[in-house]
Amino acid sequence: MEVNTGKKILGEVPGVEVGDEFQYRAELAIVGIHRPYQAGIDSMKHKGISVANSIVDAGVYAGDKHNADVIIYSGQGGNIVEKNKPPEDQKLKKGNLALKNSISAKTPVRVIRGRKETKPSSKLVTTYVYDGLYTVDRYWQETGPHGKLVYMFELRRIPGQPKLSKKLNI
Amino acid sequence: MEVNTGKKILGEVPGVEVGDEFQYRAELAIVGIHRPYQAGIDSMKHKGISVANSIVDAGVYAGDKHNADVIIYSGQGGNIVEKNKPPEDQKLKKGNLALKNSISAKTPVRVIRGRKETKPSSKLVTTYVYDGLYTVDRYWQETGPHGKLVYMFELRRIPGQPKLSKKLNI
DNA sequence: TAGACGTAGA
DNA sequence: TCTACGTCTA
Repeated sequence: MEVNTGKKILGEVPGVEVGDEFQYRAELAIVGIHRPYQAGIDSMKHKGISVANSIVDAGVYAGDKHNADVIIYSGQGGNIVEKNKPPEDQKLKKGNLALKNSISAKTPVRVIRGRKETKPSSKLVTTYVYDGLYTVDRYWQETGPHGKLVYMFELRRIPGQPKLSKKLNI
Repeated sequence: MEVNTGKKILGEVPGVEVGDEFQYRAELAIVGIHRPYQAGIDSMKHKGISVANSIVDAGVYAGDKHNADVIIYSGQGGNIVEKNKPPEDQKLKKGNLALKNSISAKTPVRVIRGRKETKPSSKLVTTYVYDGLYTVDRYWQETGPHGKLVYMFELRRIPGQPKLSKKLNI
């Protein structure tokens, strides 16, 4: 068990196919399809600008939508998850900036879907499934439930990839 | 990569020998020598009472001491690590209670030592080394740097086990 | 140094 | 629900 410490990759990762399943975020990091241990958005430099190379869509934020081919994904920041700090407007930096830059750069983004399952032991676990490459089509801001601004990104699955709908039952 | 979900074990774990090294807390959980992902003390029921079966001594708390055969180990709780909440007196529950109970039960406690190393990449990582079985000899309370009560436990290495001093350079 | 769609167990 | 000697990147 050794974390992949090599170069980040844009697009397909050798050895990983659509539909491959993983049990832990750490595995995504080891295989190299999504490096951050907790953050939902990974980014890298491409031709001098920061673009997103992968996201994890665990479906935990209100406002997110997931069809077969289109994903509406919330940006990061604003301490939506944090308990102690008051919520803030999200800023166009880090992962959010990278996703925005991916629109004009037209670079592909790997999407990993989190699927919540209840084990026989009645414990709730999340399984991660590689869903293939998407482009980021547009973004906008919304006011979240807490009254603060949230970035929203619309991603569309690049045609011609193997279907995943059977496995995800969406 | 699958987390060990079987019965917790008191004493030696089959297949794990003194001096075995691990890179992540998750590995300790998989192998089964220390199940909690973050907590330093693991406990289990033994003859009706809760005793400690393993601790991780990463040497992060003030007041901890580590000789070749004796370890002074701080209890858990009181939000010593937590940033936002004010510190509190530690309570004799969970891991602290289990370590206390281990004294009269005379049950062995697996000790895993954390060793901080600086990688070639100049990153600081912690490696975990299995140090063998200890007994808990006594415990007391101290006033910590923050003015709150902290439980302290004295553990002593059970004689007759392979030496580890060369590997740990202590 | 702090943030991040983490994990398991009590 | 919350705690816990986590682990990585920026």
